[in-house]
Amino acid sequence: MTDMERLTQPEEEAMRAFWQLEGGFIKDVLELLPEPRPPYTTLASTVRNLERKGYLQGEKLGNTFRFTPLIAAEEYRKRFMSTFVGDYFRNSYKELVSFFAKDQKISAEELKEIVRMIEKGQEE
Amino acid sequence: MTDMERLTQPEEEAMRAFWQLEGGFIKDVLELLPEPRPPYTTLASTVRNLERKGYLQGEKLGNTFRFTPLIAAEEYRKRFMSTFVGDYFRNSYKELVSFFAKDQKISAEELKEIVRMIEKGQEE
DNA sequence: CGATTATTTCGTAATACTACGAACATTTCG
DNA sequence: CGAAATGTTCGTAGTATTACGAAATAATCG
Repeated sequence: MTDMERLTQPEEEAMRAFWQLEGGFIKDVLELLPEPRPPYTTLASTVRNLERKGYLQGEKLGNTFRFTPLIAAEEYRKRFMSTFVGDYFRNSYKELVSFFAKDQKISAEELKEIVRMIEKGQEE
Repeated sequence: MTDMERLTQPEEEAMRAFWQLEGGFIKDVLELLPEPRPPYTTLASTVRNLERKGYLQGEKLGNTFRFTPLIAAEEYRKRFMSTFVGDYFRNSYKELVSFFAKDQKISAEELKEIVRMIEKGQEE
């Protein structure tokens, strides 16, 4: 659990579907994936790799397997961001936010709202 | 240039070194990489792939090749973030910032500083 | 100039990932 | 039941990546 292997593109896409569904059968995930969908068997291979990497766990339910994420989406996002901020913003989240504030991806008004949210939260 | 191929872990690490050096020889990059360093020839293979993917361009200088990034670090960061925010925060940078504000990765005070910076910039 | 040393390139194993067909299993329904 | 339809698994071909040695190339120096 300390460090998980990196995911490839199709693996990550599959995981996002499993997270959205909170676990499920391959068939369900396949339906959720955007066109062009991979063949069922290709997705099955990806799932096989995700099991090996410790991201999914299969469990026999009736006559088929249901897969559950072993790592929460939130946890994954945190790790991902943490690595990225470490590698590209000298570990400073402030630098990261400044970076896309300058790029106008977020406005002063939106930041103020977040500040208000934080300060309200602290009173509790 | 519209969409570049994804980088693998060793490829990305090599690119970071090239960006830091603003281009250079394989030897230079090798020195910059943290232990445990890959063998020279392994790094050379990675560079070969980076050329193929359009991230680096080699140029014969004297008797050896010097490699230059074809995409700026800044551009790479922007794209990377943009994809990530799209996939995990419904395209909302505000949601992203809220997310790690809640995780205490950034403080209200730091956000206020950024707001001040934005507002000062707008006066010009 | 050679001989020695350092550096780079080329080809290719070893491994991992993507993709898929064929075989297998399960359910449905006449 | 048995035929047809549906869904799953297993093995493996094709491709990409990682890793590296051997050969080639270039630099140093007696």
